Amino acid sequence: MKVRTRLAPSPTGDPHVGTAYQALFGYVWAKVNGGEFVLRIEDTDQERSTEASEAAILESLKWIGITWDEGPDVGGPYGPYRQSDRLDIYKKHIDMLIQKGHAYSCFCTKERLDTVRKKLIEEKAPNRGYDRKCRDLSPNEAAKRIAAGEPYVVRMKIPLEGECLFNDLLRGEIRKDWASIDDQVIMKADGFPTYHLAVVVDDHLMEITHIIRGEEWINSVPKHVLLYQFFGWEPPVYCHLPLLRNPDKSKLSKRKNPTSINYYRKAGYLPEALLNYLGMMGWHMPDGSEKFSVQDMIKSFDLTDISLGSPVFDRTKLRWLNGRYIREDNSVSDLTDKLQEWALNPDYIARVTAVVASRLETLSDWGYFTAMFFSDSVPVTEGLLAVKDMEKSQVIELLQLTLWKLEKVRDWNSASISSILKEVAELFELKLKVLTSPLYGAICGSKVAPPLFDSMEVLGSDLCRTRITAAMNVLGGLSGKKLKKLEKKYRT
RNA sequence: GACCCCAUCGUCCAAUGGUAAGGACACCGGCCUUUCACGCCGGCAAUACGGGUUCGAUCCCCGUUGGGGUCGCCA
Repeated sequence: MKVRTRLAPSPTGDPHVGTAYQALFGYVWAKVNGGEFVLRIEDTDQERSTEASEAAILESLKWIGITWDEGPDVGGPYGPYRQSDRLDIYKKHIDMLIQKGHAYSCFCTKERLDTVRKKLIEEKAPNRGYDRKCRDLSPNEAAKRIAAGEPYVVRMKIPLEGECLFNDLLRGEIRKDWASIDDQVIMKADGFPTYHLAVVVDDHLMEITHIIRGEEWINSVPKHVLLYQFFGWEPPVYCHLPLLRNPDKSKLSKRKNPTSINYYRKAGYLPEALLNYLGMMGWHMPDGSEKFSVQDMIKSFDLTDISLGSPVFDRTKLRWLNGRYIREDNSVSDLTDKLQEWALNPDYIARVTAVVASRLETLSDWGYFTAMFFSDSVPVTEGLLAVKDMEKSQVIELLQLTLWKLEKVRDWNSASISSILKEVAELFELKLKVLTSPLYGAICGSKVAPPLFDSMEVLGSDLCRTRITAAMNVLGGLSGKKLKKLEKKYRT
């Protein structure tokens, strides 16, 4: 059987280095076996999925050098490759499960589920899920309520006892009691399938042989193998990759580390270096060499050689590796080309110049004023971020809220940034000027700088957000507790 | 809290049922050099703990501890 692997990103945010990590191993494994690598967009979350995010993911994967044989942009024999275009397929399969008695309609409201869950947590019950209230409704009654227009979801019937045993290629046998698993929703009230249903149906229909994905999915495997059983299908090989981590060992997150591929691109990393670095997370060349290409990898890669300790994503070592690529593989003329591609092109220079033009007295002033547009980070001190009559902790809150608001901006431009900042200022009952003062420090690394909103527009969202996060860390950062409190207070 | 996964220098990755436990990043020293960087040489630094199995365990088994993940009509 031909080896087929897939990457199944969900277009709900920035292209993540973890996605690239999984893409790399999936791609390489397919190519080791002369097989195919498929890109499938998992946009079953109507609320959060955006076309912009999908486009950004494809674009950044291309930049880093991952290609796919089938996907939403190139098509292929197993399409469509976007889950929102496969709704009728899921519907058919969901109906099949209901008919066979493996799934049922559930009319419980979110409010009821919340209450049930809260109560279970208060009671310190070991299982905190759904109480299966609708599991034994008669099909007739269910049909009646559906006909009456009552909203409902479809849940799968998980066995009430016994245990599920499955195999992970890297970890061997894993067992889990069925009793510890909820009756998982497989179709939401909006008629869209959930991940669990869609992923199983698609992986089967697309003849995926190896599921290579992050370790956070291990606990869902029982639900998936049960679905395979319900449908009478053969499950694929499961291979759960270790999770990339922050230096503090938690799962890699943008709050503690830049996670957007676009950040690394804007900060001037070479795609081949980033990919190489990801390749040494959990894997190594047989001869121990640390600099290797995807082609090198394909020559000696075996999935079962992956080590399981979740690696820390160490930006210092990535920087070193990137440096090796720059100085070992590039002539000055190559670098000149790359710099032009990166930022020293007429377009970017024009945009930067527009921001500083009115301040120039000599052409050479340009270099002085624009350094921040060609840097990764800027030098920030507490003093630069200080606001008169304001506690440090308040400044951090201010920055955090700004960050959250900025993350939601769709069209990153001066006007939208300006209106966001005005919003934040109003929320805190501050003059805009007061809010922008620490932002000048965070974004520009100086109190003297070109106009903030325009600068931020030119700099781009990835660099701006990374700089704001860095500034918050200079001030001591936010504890998880405080963050949650803040989130409750302000975040919608 | 329940369940699942994991455990070699600070970090990444090696190694073997018998080793002086190896390489890389970082750090420290030295050489090179107009400075810095690169390069070169050297140094610091790890088998989490407790029980087994064994002539012998870092490696195999069990427990403890520690870390991570999952417990959504998110993926």
